[in-house]
Amino acid sequence: MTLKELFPQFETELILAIEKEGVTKTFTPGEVIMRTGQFIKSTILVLKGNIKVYRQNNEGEEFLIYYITPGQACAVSMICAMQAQASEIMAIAEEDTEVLMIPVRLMDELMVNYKSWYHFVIKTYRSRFDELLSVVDNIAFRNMDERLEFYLKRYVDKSGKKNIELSHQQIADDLNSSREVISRLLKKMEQQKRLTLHRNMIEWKE
Amino acid sequence: MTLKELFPQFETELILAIEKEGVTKTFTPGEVIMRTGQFIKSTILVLKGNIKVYRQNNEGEEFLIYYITPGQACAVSMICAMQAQASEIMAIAEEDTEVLMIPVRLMDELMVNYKSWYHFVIKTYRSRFDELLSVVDNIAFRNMDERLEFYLKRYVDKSGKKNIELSHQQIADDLNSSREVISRLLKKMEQQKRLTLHRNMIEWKE
DNA sequence: TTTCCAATGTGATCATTATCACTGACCAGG
DNA sequence: CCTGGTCAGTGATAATGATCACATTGGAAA
Repeated sequence: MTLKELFPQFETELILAIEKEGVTKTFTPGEVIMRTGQFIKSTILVLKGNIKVYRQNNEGEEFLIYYITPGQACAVSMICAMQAQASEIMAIAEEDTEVLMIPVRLMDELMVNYKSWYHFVIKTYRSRFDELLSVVDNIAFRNMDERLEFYLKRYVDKSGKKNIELSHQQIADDLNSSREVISRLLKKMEQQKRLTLHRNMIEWKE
Repeated sequence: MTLKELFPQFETELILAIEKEGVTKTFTPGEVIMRTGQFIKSTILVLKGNIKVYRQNNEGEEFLIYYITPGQACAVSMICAMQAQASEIMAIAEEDTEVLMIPVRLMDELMVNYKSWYHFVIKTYRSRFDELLSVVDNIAFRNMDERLEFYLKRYVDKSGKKNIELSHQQIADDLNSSREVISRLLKKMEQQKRLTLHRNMIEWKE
């Protein structure tokens, strides 16, 4: 997909500007794109693949916050880059992923010169903030069964595939739970005919 | 406190601009400043008092996200105002509170004309995003005892008073827990000489 | 085919927190 | 100085999820 197709709201001039100064970078599945505590000097626009964004505690436990998909930007990288601050999160490529890195120097310039960039930045903040709020909702108000359902639905939604290719352990890690709990809940959902369990794959039926 | 004292980073011209066009509004303790689902047409700068920001689920349960104190702005109001969208949170005055409402029309203008406003907005996003992340940390990784400790420390920190004038029920509501659990945990902390319990008041010793 | 390992299934038990039921303590207004 | 109502203390029990221990299964590599 071209930049123009991924970011149709951008003016042609803006596309040219970021094409000229942005640096394309690719990541393989599992590769770390941003590490907790790392200093950020560029904003990241996702072109291909997808990125999982995690919060990590000091014992190394992880907790999935959200995904970033093509046509989206990483709000954390924007904020950190603009303030030359360390990131508080970890970002990992889930698939083969291609991103465009926009140096912070260019950011200020784009903000001033391109209304569509400015609106894009605002919209990115807004949607990430909302997603973060819904994460809080989930862990504050919901039990694991509902959180698991939310997780699976989001996966299907994001990937467009009904086959969820994850082990129970991976799901448990993302939800900061344990494999046994996830296995049992999945089994219950299978009995309710909402999905079918396979090895390393869950078939979502809805 | 004057605007100049509360927002020392603002240029004099900027101060004049927001003084001229901003509308001051006062709220009494417990008064709702922003309701879930409400449309936002202004950004809010806090001048006096303090605001509690909650997330609410559809059963009416509440969960305290953070406080906004004098010299700070409400990031949600910024984002919502700029996008003419409904808010996803609830804001309540805790004390007698005075705020300055900046109409959204002025926002764009200030962004373009005043570098210090632009930086202030970015900084507001960043700090709220970080606070939201630390909320996620707390509920994802910590038990109630640690969350209670964090809550009490933040209260002491923010208010500058060692006497926490809250009932156990209020604390339980903010943490989406139950009174009995909070009472028992507080009792335990009292036995550890970290605080003293009184009626409607907790004396913090540290 | 056999073997081995990761993925999954399952019962038992523990830890944390929620909920229920009730008691006592404090305090403001009559 | 009563007294009703809010606030706090406490035991019992339930619900949820974490953890442990071990069995089973499926598929890839030897």
